[in-house]
Amino acid sequence: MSVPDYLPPERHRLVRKLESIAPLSDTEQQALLALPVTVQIMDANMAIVRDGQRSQTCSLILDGFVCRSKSLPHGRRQIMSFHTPGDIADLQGLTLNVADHSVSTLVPTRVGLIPHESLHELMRRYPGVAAAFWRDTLVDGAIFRAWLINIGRRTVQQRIAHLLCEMTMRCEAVGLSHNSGYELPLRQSDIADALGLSPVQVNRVLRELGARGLITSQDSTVAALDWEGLKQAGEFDPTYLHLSREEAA
Amino acid sequence: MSVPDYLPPERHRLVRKLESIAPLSDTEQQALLALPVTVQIMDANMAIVRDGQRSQTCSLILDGFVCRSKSLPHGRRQIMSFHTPGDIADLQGLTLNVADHSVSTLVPTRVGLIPHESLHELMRRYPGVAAAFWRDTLVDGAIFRAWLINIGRRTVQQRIAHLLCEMTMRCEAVGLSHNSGYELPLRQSDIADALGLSPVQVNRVLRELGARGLITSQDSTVAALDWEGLKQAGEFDPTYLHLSREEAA
DNA sequence: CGAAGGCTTGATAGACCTCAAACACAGTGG
DNA sequence: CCACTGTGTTTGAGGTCTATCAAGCCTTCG
Repeated sequence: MSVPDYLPPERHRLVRKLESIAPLSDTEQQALLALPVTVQIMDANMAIVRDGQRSQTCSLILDGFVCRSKSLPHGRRQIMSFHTPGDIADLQGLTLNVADHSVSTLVPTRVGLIPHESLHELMRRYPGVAAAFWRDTLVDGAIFRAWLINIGRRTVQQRIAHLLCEMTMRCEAVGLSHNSGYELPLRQSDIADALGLSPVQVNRVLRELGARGLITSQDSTVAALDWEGLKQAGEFDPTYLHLSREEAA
Repeated sequence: MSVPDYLPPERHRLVRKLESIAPLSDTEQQALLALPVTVQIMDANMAIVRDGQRSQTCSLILDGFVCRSKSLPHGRRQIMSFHTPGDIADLQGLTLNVADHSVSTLVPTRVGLIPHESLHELMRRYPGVAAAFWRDTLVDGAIFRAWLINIGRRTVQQRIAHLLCEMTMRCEAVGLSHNSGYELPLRQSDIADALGLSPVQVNRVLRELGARGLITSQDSTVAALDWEGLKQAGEFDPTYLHLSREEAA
């Protein structure tokens, strides 16, 4: 399953991602690109990290789409975040020994495994990189808080609109959008598990939003159509993403 | 409002809190205790940090009880976390310039203001302290994820039971419990805003839980009565709190 | 004593879940 | 080439849960 890695271009995505939230010097960027990475190719719906597991590596998403989730009794499931290429979905595993949730692929995905050892060494040598990782963790937390607001206090329409706005903007920030927008590879049941809803309800509201011309959804994908309309429908304010450009203001 | 600080014992709470999740050397502990702290005494229901604000200090809770929350149109509000003495409720302000939510007191509270400058200096000199803060941020994130699960996929009874279990255990971990358990100074509307419910519903389920002998609730406080029963009622598994003792295992 | 804040309780409406069945589509194997 | 299967979507019907509205109660405090 694991093949050696000959500097694939996707490794640059990590730099791009960190740069979107924190400034990095040239040497720091070079050091990040020099990290040893073992590429692992995975099918859709596979576990990268299992709830309760300990790991010796971090998983950099090179290509594909993954989520963090936790399964509960009676077949319930909660998805807590989505991650795109450039994200390290299990950065917390570097410091927190036991995983308190699972990380799994939603589509065929290539993952770059980086030894904890190498990351610790890198941070020891480059405090700026350590700061960037901390900042990434902080933004992660800010996104969780935004999701709490979303699930706790918004209507179903708002929740779905907000989720789409967030993912669209995050993809844009790291240069993933093709032409117009980004097609999220999400089944309706994935959206349901992310937003605390039933798949049936998601289906109905998805087509309501489609009828209003705000989104398209087909073949297990969703995408924003009317950005301004969607922002308004989801009460979306990107402050919480703490993107470099915004902070500079 | 601000008075000088003559080494109040509460400053030890920060060390105690960090030690509950990460080991600290003696010199690191001393350095933490030597931080310059300006004590601020606040009434209940006051803002420590306002949504959208930038700050030059971090707020260490010395005594009292605070929450992080965000207000939305139409009078809706979501509480995203509760914090007890020893917590730095706005640690993220050190790195993320604009606050994406508010921090406010729930009861009369004494806050220790620590200049960002001093904290940056401290972390530069003691990487172990920086690591502890990062770990604190990671645990913070883990707690947000647990709340997402709670709000997204649990019944009202389970949500309330889980919240109580978490707060009780967190208070115990930093030595806040008086004899048996800890009385949380929460109004029913606070619980509602934390769990995405209406105050009416919280009231009804609170007395259901009381009738089952699991909790007591009176005078704007709630407390666990039957720990084992409550754990079971809330599907509570403390792994996500990543307390030092558990991790060592 | 009156006012304010918080708790309690009842009635009602609407949102959302669950169950169930049909549909669409892609991939597979005879 | 076509049934067959699996996965995901769509739609309807019914019932439950929870929000909302409204009123009364209790305690504290000025």
